Amino acid sequence: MTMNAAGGRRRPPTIHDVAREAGVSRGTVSRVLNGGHYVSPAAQEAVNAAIRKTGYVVNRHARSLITGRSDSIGFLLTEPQERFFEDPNFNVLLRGCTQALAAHDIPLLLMLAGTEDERRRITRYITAGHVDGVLLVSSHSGDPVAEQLRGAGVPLVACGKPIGLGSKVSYVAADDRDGARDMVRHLLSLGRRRVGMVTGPLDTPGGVERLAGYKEVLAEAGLELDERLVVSGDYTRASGEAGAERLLAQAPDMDAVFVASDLMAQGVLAALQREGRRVPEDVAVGGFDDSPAALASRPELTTIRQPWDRISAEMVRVLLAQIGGEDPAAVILPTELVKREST
Amino acid sequence: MTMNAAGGRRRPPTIHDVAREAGVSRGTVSRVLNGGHYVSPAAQEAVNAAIRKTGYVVNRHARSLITGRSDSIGFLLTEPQERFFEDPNFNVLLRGCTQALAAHDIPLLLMLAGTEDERRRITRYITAGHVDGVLLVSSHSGDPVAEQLRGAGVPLVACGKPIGLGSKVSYVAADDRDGARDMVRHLLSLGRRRVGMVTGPLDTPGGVERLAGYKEVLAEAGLELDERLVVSGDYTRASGEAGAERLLAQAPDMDAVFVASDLMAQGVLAALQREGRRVPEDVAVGGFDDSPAALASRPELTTIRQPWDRISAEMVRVLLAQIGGEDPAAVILPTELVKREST
DNA sequence: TTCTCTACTGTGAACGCTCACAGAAGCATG
DNA sequence: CATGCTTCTGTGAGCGTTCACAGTAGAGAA
Repeated sequence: MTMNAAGGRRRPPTIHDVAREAGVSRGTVSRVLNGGHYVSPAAQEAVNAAIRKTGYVVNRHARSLITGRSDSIGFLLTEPQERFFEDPNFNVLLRGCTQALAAHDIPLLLMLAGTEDERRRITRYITAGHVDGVLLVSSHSGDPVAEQLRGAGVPLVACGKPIGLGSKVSYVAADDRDGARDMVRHLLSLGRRRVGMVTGPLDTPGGVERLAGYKEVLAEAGLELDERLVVSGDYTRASGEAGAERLLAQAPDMDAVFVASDLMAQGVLAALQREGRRVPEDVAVGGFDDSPAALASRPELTTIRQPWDRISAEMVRVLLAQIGGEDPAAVILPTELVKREST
Repeated sequence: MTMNAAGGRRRPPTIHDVAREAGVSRGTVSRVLNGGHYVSPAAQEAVNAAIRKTGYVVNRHARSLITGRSDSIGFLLTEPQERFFEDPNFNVLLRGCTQALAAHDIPLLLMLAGTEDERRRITRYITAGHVDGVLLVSSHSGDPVAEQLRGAGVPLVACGKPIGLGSKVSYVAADDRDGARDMVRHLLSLGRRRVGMVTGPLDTPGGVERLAGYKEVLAEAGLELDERLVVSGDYTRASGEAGAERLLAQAPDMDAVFVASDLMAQGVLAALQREGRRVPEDVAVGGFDDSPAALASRPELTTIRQPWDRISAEMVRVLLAQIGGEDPAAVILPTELVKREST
């Protein structure tokens, strides 16, 4: 522990100082730092002691200069900003990725691309090699940033299956269709027969898949698809509220509703309560995500849990593998029905 | 525009390539890159053309190696993770800081310190000089990370006035006391006389100041402070809900309540509605923050706007100034009363 | 002319690390 | 004994910049 006087930062120790302290050469210290292969136990020990004594920390810039790697990765969000502000799922994902990367001692650079200008700046930054890879959150199809990055050969893993990109892009996603099936089956098992749905945006795979699951289960139960029972939203709370109003107007006899995200489900609950419907007595409500919003709702939301911790961990794992030279991979993770008060 | 075959990344152009292309020396290119002083217009032009032609982007690692700066800054959050997940204010702040830094071409490294282990790792990372400065979000007093960083001479600017750190730490904050005064005056102006308060945590300056403003205005209106009308929360939604229940039990005649954060106010609204109180007819509710949560509430919350965009911009400005050698500074920004449906 | 001053330009030497290579030592094999 | 192999170690080169310094050219003053 070295104390600094008056807040001044002193020149930090270099690998050279450690080598001198340990009585070995720079090369040996470097080998210890990078895994310790081909180093005698004695040297190993001496170097580690010297590192502790000097408080040495590797200079990442010097390392990067020669290795060509930056040992940092970018977390790129190309979603519209209002969703970033309102949807706690991003925070859960962001934290998960940060932690998973921290275990590899890799810092996460946050990149928010809202405007066209920001997109350009960020694309330029990434393709310049300032990060080794990118964790991408962009549910909408045909994201130009993603295509550019992919074209430039930047390792990339998306959260959720990207539409319109070649098959050569990695992604990690929950099993949306299966989750939707579980939820709708659950609603039917409660005896509900007029089950509505507020879908997500239908230019996203999640939106499409969850709707597909809903339709499948209705068909398998021998129920006819009533178009008045289906409206679409955009994952915002407000769109859930508007969607519920539309549903109630089109199909006043609705006795359950499957909402494609918890945030929209919050809006649905608010609209139902305003219209005097009791939840779950009059209308059962099922959400999707198991985001913190589900627990914050009154009544607490029955929902489909996306395994966020596993999703972020897998995203990082797949990305690092790809940086290491492996081929792109797709990972689909199972979901789980979480029963709470709203059904 | 260079096209890459088969996704392979080719060796990027260096300053040397640019120099050769422009017919000048490395030094001249470097000067153009760093402000263009002492460079003839002709050379300037030639270099810029060469940069465009080659698609050159500076190698930040090489630059950092010699300048000793990393040209990146850290955004450090030492709040408990549940608040990060649930409070949209963080996202607003995070986005604001990211954008303000982007204007200076400085990437933001996200650092989340939840566990003791993470704290140590992050402290080590920062003090090793891997970032030039830190934007700190840590409302609680006596944060050991902050003290360590300050002791190590790391440029630091906090969001909100830190308690217990020496006066030599920069911070940017909204005028909490004045905002609280405005809100309570507003509630009194509506004719309410039994005005309760749900405070923030009282080991934070924001929590203390907002309570102080409340007390001041009661005193100036000649109202006696009734301790049954004051309960404290921790900024979470759940604590707002619990607080409101306690208030209603202790002081059933309460006709208004000032809640120290919008998120807690959401909880208060839920509790009031459950207890059958109409808002604002029976009880007027005022929040604090003007976070996205205020607009998402039903009814929409009257609240005190914290100028988040200015706060983040000032944090970045003060931090960069400090990195540039200036003394620590404190910035207090004015708040604004935003009237909506809940009062 | 000669000197000085200003505006500009080029060059070598770092920055701290990794990597390739050469070499040394120890030990078994031919 | 020479030869090979394995394990370990030191050394020089170089990654792509910036910085200090030296040097050049042109303008103006003595």
